[in-house]
Amino acid sequence: MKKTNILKKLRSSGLRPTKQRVEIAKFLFDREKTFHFTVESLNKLLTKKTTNKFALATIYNTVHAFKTAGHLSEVDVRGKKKTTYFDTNVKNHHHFYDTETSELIDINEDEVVFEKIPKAPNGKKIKNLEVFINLKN
Amino acid sequence: MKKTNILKKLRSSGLRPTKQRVEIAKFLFDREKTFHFTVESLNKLLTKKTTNKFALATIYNTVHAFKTAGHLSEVDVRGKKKTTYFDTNVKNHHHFYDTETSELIDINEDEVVFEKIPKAPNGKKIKNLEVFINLKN
DNA sequence: ACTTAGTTTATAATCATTCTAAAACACAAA
DNA sequence: TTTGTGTTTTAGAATGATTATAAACTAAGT
Repeated sequence: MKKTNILKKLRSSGLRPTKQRVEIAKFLFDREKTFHFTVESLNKLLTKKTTNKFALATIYNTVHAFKTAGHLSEVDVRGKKKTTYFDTNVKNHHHFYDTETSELIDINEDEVVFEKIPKAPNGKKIKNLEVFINLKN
Repeated sequence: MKKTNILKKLRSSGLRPTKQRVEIAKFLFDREKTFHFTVESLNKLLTKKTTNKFALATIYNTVHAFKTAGHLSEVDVRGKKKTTYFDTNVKNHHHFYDTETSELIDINEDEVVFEKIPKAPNGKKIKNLEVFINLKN
């Protein structure tokens, strides 16, 4: 993803393209494959790969801003690490969760087909459906 | 569940039936339906319903002891409340998660049938599979 | 350049959870 | 039934993840 597209992406979602946001966005979105991370892991990776330094609060702020803008999704899994995972894949999809390595792997929506699912309880609607396939060695 | 059965349940899993454990076990397991809770909610409910007081650490200790003994399962969902849910249903099963109320509802395993699921990545095995159906109003 | 509102930053505060060490207890042996 | 020993409970401290705060900084329009 080119820099102009990064800027467009930020601006179009009402986010000022600050140095930090651009740097983080490049790191997150300039990829072929989808990317899973925690704030902690992102912080470490950014410290390694870039010359700038980022306050931890900025990583939190930015990740939340990107999530609110729809550029990131939060993965509702609670593994060993008691921390929140984020995903650059914002389409509906599912996950393998490797219980040994705490790693997430995407599963495309069409890889899972249901023959039967229950109806939502009275008064409620199904918002979305997530499948977690936990892996072991 | 009668008191003698509670005692049996505790002893058979190597847990001394202390006053606290018996009280908590009665509260958790003497039910028709399965019960979902967080340590915080359990603590509140116990404070209301019983005359004894329990240290918060005791609730944590006891819940973990029960989980290790296989009497409780941890629900791997991360909802609004950034806290761990536990479930008195220790069978394989799935959940509705009400995003408005942060409430969990059990789905029996046979309510969900797959027509297609992906294979585990190379070298890995499927440990188990959990479906979360998120609900809205 | 100047202004203003939005951002970043370091730090403090908060929340959930685990750790610690001392007091209390369960249980079995005498 | 007392005593000894290993368990358990407890209050509080410690930790880890995240959010709040308030001052310094910066983007973008005038």
